[in-house]
Amino acid sequence: MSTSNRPAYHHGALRPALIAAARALLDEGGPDAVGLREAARRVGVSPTATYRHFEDKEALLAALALDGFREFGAALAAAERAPEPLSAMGEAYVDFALAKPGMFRLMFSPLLSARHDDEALQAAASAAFTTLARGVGAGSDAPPGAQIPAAAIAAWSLVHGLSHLILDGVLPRAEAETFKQAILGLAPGERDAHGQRRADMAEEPR
Amino acid sequence: MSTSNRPAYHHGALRPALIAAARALLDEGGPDAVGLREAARRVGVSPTATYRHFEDKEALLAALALDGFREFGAALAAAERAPEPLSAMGEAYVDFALAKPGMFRLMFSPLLSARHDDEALQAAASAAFTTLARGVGAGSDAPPGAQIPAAAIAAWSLVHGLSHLILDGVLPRAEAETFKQAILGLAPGERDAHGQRRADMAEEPR
DNA sequence: TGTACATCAGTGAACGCGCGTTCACTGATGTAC
DNA sequence: TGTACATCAGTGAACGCGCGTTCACTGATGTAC
Repeated sequence: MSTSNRPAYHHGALRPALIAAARALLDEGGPDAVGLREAARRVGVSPTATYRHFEDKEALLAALALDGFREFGAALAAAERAPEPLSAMGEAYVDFALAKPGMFRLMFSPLLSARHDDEALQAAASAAFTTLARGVGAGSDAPPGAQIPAAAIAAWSLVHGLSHLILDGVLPRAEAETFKQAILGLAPGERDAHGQRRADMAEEPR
Repeated sequence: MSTSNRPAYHHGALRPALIAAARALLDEGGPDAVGLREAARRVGVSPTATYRHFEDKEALLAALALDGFREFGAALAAAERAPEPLSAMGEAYVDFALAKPGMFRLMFSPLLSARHDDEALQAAASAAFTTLARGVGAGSDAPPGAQIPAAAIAAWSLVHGLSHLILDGVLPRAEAETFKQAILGLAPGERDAHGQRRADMAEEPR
């Protein structure tokens, strides 16, 4: 309650503040740029204080990835409700990767498999992937008994690959929209169901 | 010419030896695991000696990537000569990624764009990518004037995405062969030209 | 054939860096009586 | 309403690590005369 302007000894909400700082580091320089010390420094707290809220550095990264999977899952779920779920989800996938490259990389880093005991993280990840699989498998012509339909694997690979190629600077970022439309127009299933879609896309590249 | 068994003061072939050691590090732990000091340690030479052969750490990584692009390009060129170039190249692409994950990651790291003045590196990279584009654009139905045909982008994204999904442990490595056949059977162009191919693959998943 | 000397390819010690993590601690908060 | 005290959330100094890189140097090699 004091109106003193020097920083309070007790921060009050250090955990979320550290996550926010770490998130900024992630956005700026990718997973490797996230550090306990640097996050603490940005929040204005001693490095040691972080251990009050995170067991170790990996736990901080996991907290970040948890948020990421939730956001990713929500974006995919929203796309699933669109008129054309398959291409909407594909677009959402690539958009997420391009908008949050650091997070995208973190989510597909070895972290996830390293922390199989982290129930919240695993749940958020599998929720997102389940939504994706559902949307992507729907248009498939694979037999119902198959493990993962070939078309689903293909659709996933397609958007994942394009995301990486653009993110890694192999395909020029400036043409990202064009590439996106190109592969979404070609997406398996979509093409079978709506043969004219591709031409539409070509004429309206925006 | 001395038969003394203590190490010679002059190594004789330090540069290739350092590259080989660095390559081993790359295979073991990916690009981040490659270090000047550790490479020197493995060769049995002082850290400083490396500077006689590489300007800095980045130059060592670039030498590694140069080899990588040459191997990659050679594998793609060999596949191009196969009876069914498109699927053979797709297979070669994924196989390369799975066999040499560290190298694959290095080749798509920011290194390449960071070193646009490295002519040998750029030449090797663009040679590989040109071969890829040629093979992948061949079966395309895109208009001749187009920048990069949509089908080529799609085919590239497809194999690149599958490679990453398996490499990152999202799709199980054990089923890599199955996934590979699934997406190669679905590859655009291939499908148009050989409608029966997909069924063949499904029956002979090996 | 031998010697002088320039050049080349190494050595070894040191620098500064940022990191994750541990330790013993202290200031602030909240609860029981 | 006030006080004692447990608990909680921070501090600050230090550790050890491995790294990339620089410095002044020395041992080995090869070439000219």
